[in-house]
Amino acid sequence: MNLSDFLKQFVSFPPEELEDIISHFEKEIVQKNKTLVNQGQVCNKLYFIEEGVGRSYYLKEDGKEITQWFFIEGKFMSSIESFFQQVPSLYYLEMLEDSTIYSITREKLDALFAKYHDMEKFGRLLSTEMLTRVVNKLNALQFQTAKERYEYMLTEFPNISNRVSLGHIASYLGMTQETLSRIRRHDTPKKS
Amino acid sequence: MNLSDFLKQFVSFPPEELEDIISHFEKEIVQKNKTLVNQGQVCNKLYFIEEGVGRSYYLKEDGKEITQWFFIEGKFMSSIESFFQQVPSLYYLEMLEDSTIYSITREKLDALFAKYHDMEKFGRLLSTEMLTRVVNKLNALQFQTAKERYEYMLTEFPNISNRVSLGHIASYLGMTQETLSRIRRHDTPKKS
DNA sequence: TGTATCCTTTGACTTATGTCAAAAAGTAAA
DNA sequence: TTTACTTTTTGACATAAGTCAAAGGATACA
Repeated sequence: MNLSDFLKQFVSFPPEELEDIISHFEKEIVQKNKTLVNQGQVCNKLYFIEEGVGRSYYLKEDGKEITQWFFIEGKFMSSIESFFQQVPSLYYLEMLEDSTIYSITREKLDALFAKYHDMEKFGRLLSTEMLTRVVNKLNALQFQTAKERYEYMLTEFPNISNRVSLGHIASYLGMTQETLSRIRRHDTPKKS
Repeated sequence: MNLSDFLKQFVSFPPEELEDIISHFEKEIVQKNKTLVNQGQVCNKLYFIEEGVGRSYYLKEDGKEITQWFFIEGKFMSSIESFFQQVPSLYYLEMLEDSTIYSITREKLDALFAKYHDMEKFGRLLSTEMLTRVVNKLNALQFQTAKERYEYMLTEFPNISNRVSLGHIASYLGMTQETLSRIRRHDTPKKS
């Protein structure tokens, strides 16, 4: 999915607005393993992924990485609180495949929000959609068993398991990779 | 904090817009233990709490309640995904104290978003603020020890522990009330 | 096509947290 | 106050999941 189609999913922009909006994004081709943002750095860009996969991850004191979110093609990617609140990012953002992305700075985005009521609406709808997705993960972590969490993840990120490593997925789900490996093998590690 | 001050925190509305917006809210005085929304029901209202505390909670098959969020005075309360996506709510919404709240329906809110660019901006900023708060909880649940999660909660909901029961807090933090009780007593139940 | 590296699985053991049950403390009602 | 009810704490025990370590597999590179 390209950026224009993505924008139109949320709001039916007049063609000239759409063109103006898109002209403020920059296309970038990035390689696998490229880090877009470092922990501690303010994330000043919002990225749209046309093709590829990325993730945000947190680095613990003991050196372990914990995946916070996956970002796939047709979605926006950013260190959410850092970008919106302009505070240092708790996460790294990195691409996990060679990818085609479009980026826009906070300043340009704010200018577009101020310029077009439609764009402001898009921003609102995008935020509420992200909010819904984050709440779904929260629910999975808080109410569900390890097995159910794994299934939730497959609906949120279809066939992600063929694209990223087991360890990345396990930490996203709040478990070790050994536990996830055991869950996958014999469907369930517990009684049920 | 009243509704007018809350709105002004985010956007500096012209006085007549502010007045129009506020006129679409309805004031309600509700008693402790009042349920605003049932699980399975579409939540059609957004509530602003002028005074009081509420929570959203999920009811498991085994009859246990799990608190998903607390809502205190000066904040909006709703079953977020249900309200924004108009799907059945996974949660109950209930007040935990006698409270003064203001409500607005989805229809009226949408009309205000369409009418005023400022209101649309408010909606966007409110969503991103909620998003940030939900992400903070997600981080707490995913990266932090039981003790750290308890401390995170105290910063998110100052002195909530004097207002709601231990059991509600424990389930919010994804632990049993016995565990929380032990954490509180001897600062930490683990090595550190 | 072999060598190095990375990723996944498996096993043995440890530990944090849950479960169940009962006692203690706190609060409200008569 | 006494009684009843709710909430919190404590104890003994069970268990899901983590840790550490090593063996297999897979993949990339040279």
